[in-house]
Amino acid sequence: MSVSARAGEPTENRLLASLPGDEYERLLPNLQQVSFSLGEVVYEFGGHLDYVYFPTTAIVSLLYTMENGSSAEMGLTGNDGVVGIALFMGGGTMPNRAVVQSAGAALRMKAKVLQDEFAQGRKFQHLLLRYTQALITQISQTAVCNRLHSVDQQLCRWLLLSHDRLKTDQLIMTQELIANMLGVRREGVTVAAGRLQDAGAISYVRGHIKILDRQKLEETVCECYRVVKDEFDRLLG
Amino acid sequence: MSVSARAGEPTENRLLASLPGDEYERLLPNLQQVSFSLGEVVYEFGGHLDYVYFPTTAIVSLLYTMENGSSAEMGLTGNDGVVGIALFMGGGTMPNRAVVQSAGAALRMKAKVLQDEFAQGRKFQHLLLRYTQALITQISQTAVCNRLHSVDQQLCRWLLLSHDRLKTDQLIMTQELIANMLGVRREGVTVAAGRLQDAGAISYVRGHIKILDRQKLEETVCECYRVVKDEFDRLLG
DNA sequence: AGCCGTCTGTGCGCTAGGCCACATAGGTGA
DNA sequence: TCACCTATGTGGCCTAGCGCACAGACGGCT
Repeated sequence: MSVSARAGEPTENRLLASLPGDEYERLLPNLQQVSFSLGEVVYEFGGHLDYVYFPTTAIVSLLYTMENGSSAEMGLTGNDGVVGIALFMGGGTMPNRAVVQSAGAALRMKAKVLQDEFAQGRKFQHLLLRYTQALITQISQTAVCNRLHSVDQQLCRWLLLSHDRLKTDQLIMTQELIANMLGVRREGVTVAAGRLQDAGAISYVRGHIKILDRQKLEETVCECYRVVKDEFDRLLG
Repeated sequence: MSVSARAGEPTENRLLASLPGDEYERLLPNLQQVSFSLGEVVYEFGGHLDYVYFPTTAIVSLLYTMENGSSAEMGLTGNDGVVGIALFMGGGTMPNRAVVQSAGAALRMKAKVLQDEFAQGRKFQHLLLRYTQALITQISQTAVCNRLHSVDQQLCRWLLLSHDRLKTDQLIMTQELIANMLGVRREGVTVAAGRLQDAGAISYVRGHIKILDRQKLEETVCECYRVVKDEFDRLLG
């Protein structure tokens, strides 16, 4: 993680962009731009956080790793949210891992500043809580989807959720990493991605996925994607 | 749902029991005892709630039902929590269904009262947020467990989570209903429960499950159970 | 060009768990 | 007591997805 002198454009994060003028002004001096590289660990299970992060171009996956090393994603956060909710929910330590899934920038804020502002009980608090509720919906839907839907559908869901949080049609991500996110085998991703390629929805070359036909993805995906998207739009739109 | 004149003993709910004296006193007149019967729907997906519920002896499952009718549980709440978190998280409508999984009593509080008290930003708010974080851990772990673990292990997890929230060793619950909760087939529950019976861990007769040997269940269950339990104890203990 | 490490494709055998079809066994009420 | 309903047990067949093994295939480096 590297730190820049000052924030580029905080309004690139939807949460920050929703703040009313005075709160925004008050928080602005406390934001610092950082950039994350692919695969970087934002925090570990049980870890302590000194900052919360408001991604602008980065995407961060929340996942849980089992004792035997297998892992699965529970949710992901991009420029629509914040990483480190335990800091204002009162938990202190984090109940999961957070890994950078797409390299990019984020704005960080000292835990203390966040907590003080949260305690004011104004718009900022409400935004953070609404985001948390949206995240709960995302995690819930992941649970349901894991139980009931095929790897093909889940890959679509994952691609669409990621695509929504990116400015480009290009994802940098090996099948191995996707497999870890989805909690399936690498080969399982290969065949699912192969089917999507045959359908002309994506192209996949050595860690570079290109979304060719978003429409096709939306036709293949299960209802879980829409439930999550609608809830995010409703709560934060 | 039937309503009684006044609350029996609010401290039967761990959240309420953790309140400091003055806040407890202030809330007490606003609590009303209700009793739920098995299978009753507390709220529907997208529904609106006039009350939040603090279960004392009831257990409520949060689940999501797909368009095709299949369903899966994302978490469950007993006397350690509260049903209706969207009311203080700011969502308004509920992103899931809540169904009574074990008949019993709860204390209800008017949404307005809850929200006003929450806005005070005192201990009550902190408790509710910490509970919400614990719930997030539970839902996350359900997601991971759904992906990575066997029906046997999940049945154990479910039995232990339920048992923790009951005063007796007796659960009233058909295999059909458990299957809906776990998002698996009824026959899958039959064979898993059969194995647990053979091992002497439970007995199962027409909707009456008896926990005979909790130790055995804990040996069979996956690590997910302990992760969730530890987090609840840490945050609310 | 040639080497090598990483990423992707593919095939094969195996198992868990899905769907379907019954068989049986406690209850419950006439 | 018998009819009937609901809950549970069981078996057969099928598919998705796992584990494993290995074969390309691309790209960077010398």
